[in-house]
Amino acid sequence: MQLRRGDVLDGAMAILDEFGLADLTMRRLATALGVQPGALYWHFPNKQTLLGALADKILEDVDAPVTAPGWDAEFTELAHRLRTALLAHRDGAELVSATYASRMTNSRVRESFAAVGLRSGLSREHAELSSYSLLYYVLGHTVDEQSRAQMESAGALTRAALSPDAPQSPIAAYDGDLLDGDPAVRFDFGLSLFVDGIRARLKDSAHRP
Amino acid sequence: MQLRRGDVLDGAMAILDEFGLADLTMRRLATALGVQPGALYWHFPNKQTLLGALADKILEDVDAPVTAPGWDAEFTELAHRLRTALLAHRDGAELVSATYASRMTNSRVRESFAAVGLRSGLSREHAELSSYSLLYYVLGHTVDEQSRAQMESAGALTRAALSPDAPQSPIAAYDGDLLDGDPAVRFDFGLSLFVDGIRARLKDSAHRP
DNA sequence: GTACAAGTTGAACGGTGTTCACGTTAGATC
DNA sequence: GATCTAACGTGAACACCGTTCAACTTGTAC
Repeated sequence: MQLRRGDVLDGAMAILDEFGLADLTMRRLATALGVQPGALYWHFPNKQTLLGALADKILEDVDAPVTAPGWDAEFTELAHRLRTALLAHRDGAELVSATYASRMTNSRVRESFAAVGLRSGLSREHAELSSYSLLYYVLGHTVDEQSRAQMESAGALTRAALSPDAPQSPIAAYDGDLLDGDPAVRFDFGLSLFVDGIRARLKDSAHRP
Repeated sequence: MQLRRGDVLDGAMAILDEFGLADLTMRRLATALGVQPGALYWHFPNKQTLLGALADKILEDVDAPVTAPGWDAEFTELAHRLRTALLAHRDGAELVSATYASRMTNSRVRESFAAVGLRSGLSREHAELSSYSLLYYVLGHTVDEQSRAQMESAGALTRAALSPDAPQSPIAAYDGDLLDGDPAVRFDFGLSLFVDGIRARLKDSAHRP
């Protein structure tokens, strides 16, 4: 029984979800697929490309047409969809962020942001620039949020296993209770900052055309 | 002649600047210092910690007291200082970003952002949340900017060495001329989006107190 | 000049991504 | 249904990586 490209991708996603990005090695993937490591290199030229394809799979549904009414709601819907997609897989945000940095993705999510900016009335250049800003924010926030959540749950497990009544989590102690709130609410705050910034820019160019 | 912690850091910075983060390995650093790899582990418990110290060194001067008049100018000055510090070393943005994600830095730059937010009139919670948003933006933008710049110069070198009159850079061809402008201007646009967003929030809470 | 701490060595351990000549398997063609 | 060709896998190696540790040397203080 031979492998197809899709099987390799499915196996990689399974390892990612169960063990995380650090444990997603070519050897481990090969073993899980019942194959030698070298076999993977027939389907993908290198690991980076494989991770790129994996990132694209994570971002698959983000590009669907946006339905919310009004450009600000469109931005919000798109940003939420992106965040949700990243959080749906262990280390998803980190993987996509790294992949985006190395330009190994085919996702058009940034272009979708730019399209919304264009519809809002921004100039082409400002729409493009805004899309980058928004993307940086969403990726940065979600990488941070996800790594904190995973630290937390790992810490909780370790604490439960080693000493049932250990002191507070070092993260919580260090950062105060600032990070206790709903991460989605925290996300929305930063998002509204950028949306309000865009709104200000639109008003500005309307008053001085 | 024995090493001190500072010598190791200086050697690491030299390798970073000349060969980049990917080539900054413990073996290479040891060789450059005329020492065996194991010797480094007397000064630093592991590589991650060393990179954290390196990141802190890059961010050394960013925390200096801010002199610009007005909270918006304070944000701008601080953001510019951060970007400049990151760009001052090869792969500086990537290093700091990764270090920040793994919480291995002692820099207080995010707290400085939060302090400006507080001075602007934001609530404690909003000031903190804003500081994260701004940090995500600056890091994301600068990582992207720096990696593009380094790709460009590497591409230019390769092009010059291999074929003197090859076609245009694939990046430029792909992204249009959108990325041709001054990166600092592009940076300022996203920054102004953020600052305007804060301004809107301040007006809003002033009207409805 | 001795004692103790600071710093280094040399060699190994268990990994990593990647390559490649050579074998095998599957699907279309005659 | 035999044959051929392209797709696919093997096995073993290459050149690295971060990290550990007992043994040894070096520097400093008394």
